[in-house]
Amino acid sequence: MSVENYSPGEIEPKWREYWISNSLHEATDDDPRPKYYCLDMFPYPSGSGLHVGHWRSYVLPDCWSRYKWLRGFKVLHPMGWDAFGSPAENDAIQKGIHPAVSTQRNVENFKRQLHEIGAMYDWSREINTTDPGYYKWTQWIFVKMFKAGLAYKTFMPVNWCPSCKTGIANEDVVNGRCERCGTEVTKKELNQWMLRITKYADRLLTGLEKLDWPEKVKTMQTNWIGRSEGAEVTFIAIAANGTEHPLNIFTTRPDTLFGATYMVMAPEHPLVKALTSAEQAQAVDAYVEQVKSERDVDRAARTEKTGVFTGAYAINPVNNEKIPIWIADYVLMAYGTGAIMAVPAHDERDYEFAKTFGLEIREVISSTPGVAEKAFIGEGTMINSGRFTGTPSAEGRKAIVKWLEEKGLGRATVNYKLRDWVFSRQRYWGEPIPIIHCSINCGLVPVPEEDLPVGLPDVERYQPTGTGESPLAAIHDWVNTRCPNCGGPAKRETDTMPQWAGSSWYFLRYASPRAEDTLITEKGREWLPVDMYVGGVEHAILHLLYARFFTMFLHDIGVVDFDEPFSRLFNQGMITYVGKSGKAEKMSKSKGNVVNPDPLVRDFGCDSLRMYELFVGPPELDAEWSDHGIEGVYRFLKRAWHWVLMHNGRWTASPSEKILRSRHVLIKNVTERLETFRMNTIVSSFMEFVNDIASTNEPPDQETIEAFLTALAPFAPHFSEELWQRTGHKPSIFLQKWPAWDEAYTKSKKVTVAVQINGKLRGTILVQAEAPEATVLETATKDPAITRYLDGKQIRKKIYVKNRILNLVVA
RNA sequence: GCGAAAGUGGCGGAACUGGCAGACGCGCUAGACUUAGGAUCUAGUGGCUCACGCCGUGGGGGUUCGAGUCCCCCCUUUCGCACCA
Repeated sequence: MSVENYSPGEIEPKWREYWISNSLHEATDDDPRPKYYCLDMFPYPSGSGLHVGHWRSYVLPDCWSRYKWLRGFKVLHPMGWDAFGSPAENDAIQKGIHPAVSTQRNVENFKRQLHEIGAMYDWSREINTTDPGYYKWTQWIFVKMFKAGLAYKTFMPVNWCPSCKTGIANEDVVNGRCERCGTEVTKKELNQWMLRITKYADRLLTGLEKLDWPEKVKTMQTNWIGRSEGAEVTFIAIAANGTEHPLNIFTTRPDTLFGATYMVMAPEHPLVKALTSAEQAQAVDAYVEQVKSERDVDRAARTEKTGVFTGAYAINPVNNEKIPIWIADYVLMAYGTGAIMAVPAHDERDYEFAKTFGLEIREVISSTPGVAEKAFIGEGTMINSGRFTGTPSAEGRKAIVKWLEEKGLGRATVNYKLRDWVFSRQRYWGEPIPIIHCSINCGLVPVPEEDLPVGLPDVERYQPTGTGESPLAAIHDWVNTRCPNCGGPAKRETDTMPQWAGSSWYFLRYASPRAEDTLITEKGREWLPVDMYVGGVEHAILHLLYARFFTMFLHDIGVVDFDEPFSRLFNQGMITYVGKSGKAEKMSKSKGNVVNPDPLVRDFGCDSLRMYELFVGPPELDAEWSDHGIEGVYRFLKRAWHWVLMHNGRWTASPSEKILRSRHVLIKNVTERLETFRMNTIVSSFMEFVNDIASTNEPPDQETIEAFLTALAPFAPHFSEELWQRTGHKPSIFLQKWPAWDEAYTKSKKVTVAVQINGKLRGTILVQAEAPEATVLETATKDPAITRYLDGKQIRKKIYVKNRILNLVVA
């Protein structure tokens, strides 16, 4: 008999329409079921469309959300737009289109494409960072931070992108280049807004422990925060002219203090001028200039050590020894105190420097290899260390710090690599920083909370000025205002926030996206925190660190009652494809290796593409796109379609043992593999099921059909919904319960046991499941394929693993 | 240089605590049905011998009755970090 063909092009739009018009995907606060919040990383609505690589990152969380839904949770799975940012602004500069217009257009296009994926987003909660109703709260958070002393403005050299014409954060610099545009970053002295993220360094570090995140991401954050324990020690620097200056250094190895044979200051260190001798002045100046003019990339690329002697000396507090002070660019002004004591015997960098300039290397920790060849950086017993000689180094560290503290010459401290966050951008398309500069004497005054948002005004020219002022500075009507404090003349802050601002707290807003008087409502709070956060590993540091910082702050001011926003994080691998370069790379327009999903959806349907996106490989790994792979999934769906409809309405009441076993094995596999995120193997499970069952002509029972369709629904939602209806059920299949399995049915009565002789496979035998060793042995020794290896031999050892293997050791 | 992940047929990839390596899919081969098929179905498909058998999970050692899986050494690829004292 013939049944109607599977035509995804007809059924898919129909069901999407149905789900939306029935508000099936909308999360409601009053739903009594337990909540589950699954979040995709915030997309920037770019002008170019979605490719199959993007698809992958949306398919997985959608399947997961639908699964959780069938598991009885009320699921919040929202979507919105991180729509501030430079691409729209660059477009505005080049084409004169208002960023708001192009953003709106891109959002619509993006939304249409996401729609094609069939994802169950709750569009009633859509948010957009450029919406004044949204950025009102971004500004509100800033004001709260300002009031808490976490936002401050200061002159400092910052990373400056000459192409974007704006200062950027340390986190935005990748290998000396601007993370956004790839231009080499330079330094520029600017008056910048900063956020005191360093105040949260310890919490950002310890908070990682309780998170269910990939270790890789935790490690990256840990390294970025870069906590190290040590001591600050005061040396007395004696300038060439005889004046004395306290010179603080940071060290993690105070136990090596007796091995300090010279000191090094960063070339930018403020004491350099005062300490330098007349004879060395010229060399020092030249070196300082050279370092200043050198690009960071070159400085980092250079491996050999450079430096100059200042002509000054310092007194080592532990032994009153006089040691020379050098300047060298291997000491960074931005870390610690910008000066170090150099212990060449026990520090690789100092060792190299000492070798280069012929400075003394004094061993103070005993070791087997010694320090003749290279620095010894391990632990050992202190030697040549006065009264500390003989102390184990770990103990000596504490003892010396204690001694320094008693003498007032030092103290135990902790240092971090993490720096405060440069939060100013001299760009147009961002949230205005809600601060007013009073021209009389109130200084920096936050915009009163009730006056928020500070709207982003229209400008005539979007072009960054390049002078360190944003285009907003040119709008005099807007800039000139009154001081909220004294009513006197005042000017608005014209810097805007970085794109990270809006995305640092957006996940909170989804919980009550339309609330006007509060960032988050009481009811909304119940949805939080995010249970599952899915996105690429490229946000391992920046976004995730900022979002955690914002959340901790909002926790501290009572806005939320948790301090970690994302309980579980899953990093998707990306899709690679062979483009012009001849090797598989991340898809991008410029590489010319983008695969457009539209023709695939047209020819095979969204469900096939969804399943193929999962089938390409383990979700956490990168996967290479294959052009023909989707056909296998498509064939599977067609076979399944025909199998269901062929038996439709003629279900048997007494399914065969084979059908029952196949069903229970399927449900077990799919469930277990979902829970462990092995999505690629789930698709295989379904294929095996259909291969096993559809090849027989045995009619299935109704329960098997229902279980099959329900389990398939998260992956091929349109397909399942359509067949659900065709098999006489009322939509929606997503109102069903996830099917259960019975372990007893998953086991077959007979099992194949492999028989090995001396560890080599010699045959297989079919025995009753759970058969005892004696029975298996008896069966095996009757099998001619096996006995021929036993003839004339003695069985010396028998190893039997139930239902699996029998290994006979013979001689 | 440091750290992490990975290396399995022609290809993408399976293999839970050590227990029949290659599930599933692509591709390929043969056949069936077809006016035709790049549709569908059936069978086959790691290598060498193609009979018995032998060899096979990046390479080399080891533990074990038994190793893709555990231990040691090395190679390759990818991704992070890169003078952080």
